[in-house]
Amino acid sequence: MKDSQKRLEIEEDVWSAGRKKTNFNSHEIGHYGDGKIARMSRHNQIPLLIHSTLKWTKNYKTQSNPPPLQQKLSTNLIKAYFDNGLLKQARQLFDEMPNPDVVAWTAMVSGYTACGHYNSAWMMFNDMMRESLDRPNAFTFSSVLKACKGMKSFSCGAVGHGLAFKHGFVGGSIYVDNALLDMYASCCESMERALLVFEHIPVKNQVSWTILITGFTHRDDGLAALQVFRRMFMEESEQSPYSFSIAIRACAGIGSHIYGKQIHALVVKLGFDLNIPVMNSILDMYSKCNSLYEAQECFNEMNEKDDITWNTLIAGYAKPDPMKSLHLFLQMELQGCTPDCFTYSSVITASANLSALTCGQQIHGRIFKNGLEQNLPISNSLIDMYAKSGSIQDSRRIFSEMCSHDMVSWTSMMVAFGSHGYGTEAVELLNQMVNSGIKPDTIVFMAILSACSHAGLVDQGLSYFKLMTTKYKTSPSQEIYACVIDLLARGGRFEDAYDMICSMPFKPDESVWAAFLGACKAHGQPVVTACQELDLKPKGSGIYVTLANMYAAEGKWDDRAKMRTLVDEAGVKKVAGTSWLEVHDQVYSFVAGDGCGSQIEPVYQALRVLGRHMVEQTNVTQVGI
DNA sequence: CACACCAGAC
Repeated sequence: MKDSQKRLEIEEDVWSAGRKKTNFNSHEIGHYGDGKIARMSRHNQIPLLIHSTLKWTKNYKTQSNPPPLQQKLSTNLIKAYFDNGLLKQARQLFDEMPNPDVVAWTAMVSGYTACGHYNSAWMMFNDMMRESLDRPNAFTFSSVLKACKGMKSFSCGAVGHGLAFKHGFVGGSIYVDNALLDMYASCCESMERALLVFEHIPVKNQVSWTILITGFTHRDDGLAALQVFRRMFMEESEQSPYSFSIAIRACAGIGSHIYGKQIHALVVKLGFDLNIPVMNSILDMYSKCNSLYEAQECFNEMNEKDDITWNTLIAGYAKPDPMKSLHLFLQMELQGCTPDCFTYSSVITASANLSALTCGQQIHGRIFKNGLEQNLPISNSLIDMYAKSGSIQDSRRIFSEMCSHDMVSWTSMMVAFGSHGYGTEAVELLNQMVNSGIKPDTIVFMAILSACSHAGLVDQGLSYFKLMTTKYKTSPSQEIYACVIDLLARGGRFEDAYDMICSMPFKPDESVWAAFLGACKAHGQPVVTACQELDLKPKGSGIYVTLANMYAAEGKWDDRAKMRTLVDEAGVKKVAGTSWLEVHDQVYSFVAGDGCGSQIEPVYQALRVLGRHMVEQTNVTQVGI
């Protein structure tokens, strides 16, 4: 009990210093001549003792050239302080050093960088260039370039590049070259400069390759990343699990199950299948490529799993099979793994997709118990979950109690309002967001257009569509056009909607026709003749079915038959729309006309109660929202 | 054996 409390305390401290929770219990801080190793823990007094001993050492502060042992010991201590997130103590010790050498300066730069205090690292480097008598070495430049990467500052990085070149380390140290490569890959819009650096590295190592592949993958250019990965093989560079992990992520990014499987085979061949991070990427890749079966197989075959393994699979199942996701969550705990913010965020999503309010509330309770209620992604998922489970008030409460909002929070709340028919509230929210200085992106516009569409605020929606191109200078995507067409058609403005379909810069795809036809159907509008000339691709079965139903409604049985034939030829099946009802602790899903099975009885019971309530309400007053 | 570069999840 006491131990776990202690652990928690350290974790918090380490967390606040922005570090991962490794190496915090004790750390090797140095070796003495006799081979003894000093170990440090923040709960014993050894470091302070050594620190004070240093201070007491004769002439420590006045000597211009302190003995090497003292220099080494101080530097070791500085590193140990940083490793434990004790920035102030590290700084204090450094300031006490009479004549810090290049190694001590570098330890400060890299220490600050490792703790995420990039600005301090950069300042330290500047102080060093001004004050230190030593010349910076390769260690210094690789550290400071990493700090530039952390600051996302191209200009600082360029200064670092110039100085590193001046001191002869560009092309002279693989560490400096790699840090430089990484800095350009992280700070620039394009990979141009990074590629330039890469081609000039005399002997590339696996780190160089990994950085390049990472650069392309993070720019969502999975194909370029895989090309580099391939080239790495052709040039017979040494292999590392890092490059595999990221190349697999690239496959996930482009949704290529085929490439993913090939790399998976390579992983097995080279024996990287014992590497947990690599296997976790493979799991993620399969689930992102809709190959949950393969993902599950990999999961079953893994001898060793970590928390991320569980999180990856739970996240993978959250949408396609939320029930399975929740089961895995329970299993995870039984296996002794601790759920974290990623786990909770996924299971909340799973619960949202089941529209299972009670289940969502229970998980929310657990989140509170674990003190994670202010976690941003979790709060965002909660907004979505409560909205999808029918409790918009709770979504609203979560949103207002959050201490900060990101783009996802605003969008989720807008979607929540929109799906409940609160168009005005969604518009108000968008104004608030813009006033707080956030520039709306495509997703936000889609959310607001949809909200306006569902609330019948046609002109309001159109004004936002206009604003997109005039004020925010974004060219509307295919999806945006689909939203606007939906807005117009639902609002009964079929002519305008049809004109827009004809004049938009895209060839109308299924989503556009689905929006248009759906609205026509809802308004009992006859099928527009032009629809017969549709160039429909045979995958959107919904459109054929919609069309067939519309022809049927008009009594055009020949046309209906044509459509049904198209459906059959394409071999597509319309997925039945299901509804859910939560009765006691059970969620029942059913389709229209679903009458068989004993398990449907509670649903009918609940429906009868609901029906009675509605009748009573209507007798008293008109039903509101 | 004082200081350095790269990977995975919502």
